[in-house]
Amino acid sequence: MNAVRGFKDILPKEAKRWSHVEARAREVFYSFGFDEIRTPVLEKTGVFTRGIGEHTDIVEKEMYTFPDRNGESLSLRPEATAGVIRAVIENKLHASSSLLKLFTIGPMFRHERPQKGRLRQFHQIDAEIIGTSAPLSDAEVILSAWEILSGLGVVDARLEINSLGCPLCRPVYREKLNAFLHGIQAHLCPDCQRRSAANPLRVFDCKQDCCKEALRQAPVMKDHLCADCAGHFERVLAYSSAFNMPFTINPYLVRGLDYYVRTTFEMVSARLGAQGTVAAGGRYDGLVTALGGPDLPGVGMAVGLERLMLLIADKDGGKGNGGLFVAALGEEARKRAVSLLHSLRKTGLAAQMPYEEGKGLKAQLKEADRQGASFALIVGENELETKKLILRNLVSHEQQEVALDDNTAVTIRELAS
RNA sequence: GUGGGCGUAGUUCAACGGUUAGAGCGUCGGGUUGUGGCCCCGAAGGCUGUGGGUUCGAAUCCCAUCGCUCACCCCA
Repeated sequence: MNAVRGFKDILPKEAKRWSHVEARAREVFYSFGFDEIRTPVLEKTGVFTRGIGEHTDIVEKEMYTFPDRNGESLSLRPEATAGVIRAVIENKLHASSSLLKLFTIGPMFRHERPQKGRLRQFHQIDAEIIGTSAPLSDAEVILSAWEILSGLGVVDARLEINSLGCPLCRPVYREKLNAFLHGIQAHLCPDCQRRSAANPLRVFDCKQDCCKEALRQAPVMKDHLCADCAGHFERVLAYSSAFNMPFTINPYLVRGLDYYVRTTFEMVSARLGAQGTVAAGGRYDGLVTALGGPDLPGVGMAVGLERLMLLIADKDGGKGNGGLFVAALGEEARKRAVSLLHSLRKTGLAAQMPYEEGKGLKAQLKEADRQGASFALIVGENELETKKLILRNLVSHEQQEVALDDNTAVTIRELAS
């Protein structure tokens, strides 16, 4: 038996780092005033088809979709936003507060061929601000991702921002782009010829040199924004600068999900291979209504946890758990040691002792070392007699005596932390 | 869904078509009494991914299959 393709075990050493990263993200979110929300990984398929868009690749060929026993179509979530919005609408969260700042952390599922930085079950740190279209909210969402990355020592990710316009100005621009693409069809790769018909904006994603060259003179959305969108974009950039986030405007930055309008952004690292995007997001003012809710604007972002882990993989990695290892010698001492072990843990100290009876001191210290303990407490017949235990620092090799009385656990807690 | 690369011990890797498939690291044991790491000695651990084929003989060559991996598409 082995795990399903594209599904990975997160082993203890790795899981420790994950907890650390998640804790860092929570810190950032709470400092921004976000509240956590946890939604199911499984939703009715319609949540995603209506939210993300029927004709996106995610919905058309990447979702884990299957009929429930009653025949209803269900899907594992391929991204977080649609489910969060569904939860907001269903629970009428917008009714008790006109502004919602929510974050969630958890697994997402897409049926793609796995490669570096891409799995079928992957994890995202996700944030949404719902109820305002003010430019500062865009900048804050971006900043939250920025703070999570920089707080973890990721310094080589660059921030790229663009505006995709709105339902007023994008169609006008799209016509212009179509006209341009029509003129250069012959210079485009086969993929882009297909794209230019289906979703013209996506030709800007193409990595082929011939297309990049051909598109050099193409009109870009940024230059064709309506007055409202242009003003919004300008303010987002101004706030981003005020937050001290160095960014570059990438007029070719487009996103794959239908719901994005206006602000869109990515944080990209060169160290991730073909999947360089470690965080991304944007504004989705029409999404709430598309899912049957009131007309609420929103902006959100997602950080790819696996990709983030790849960027910080070489950090820390200190083995062991620190903590204290209790070594007992003799049956009487072992009884005493067990109850002391219990008291030590109640003081908040991480403490363990060998399960097997009758081990020699040497063997017990060896085990302590292998467990990565920082301290060893020696409880032997001699120590019981003199009522003085030996506390050994396994790192510095220093030993000291600790009186065996009612206060022993607390004393050790002081000395061994 | 489409391509390329790779499958040998727990792990990282060796082994010209030719005896019993090896090494480092890790694991376990030992180096005598109550002091770990370092060092020394020893042990366990393999259907060479799987199934066919070529050959006197296959880890090695060929085919298929499965798996991993990287890339395309697309995306976090």
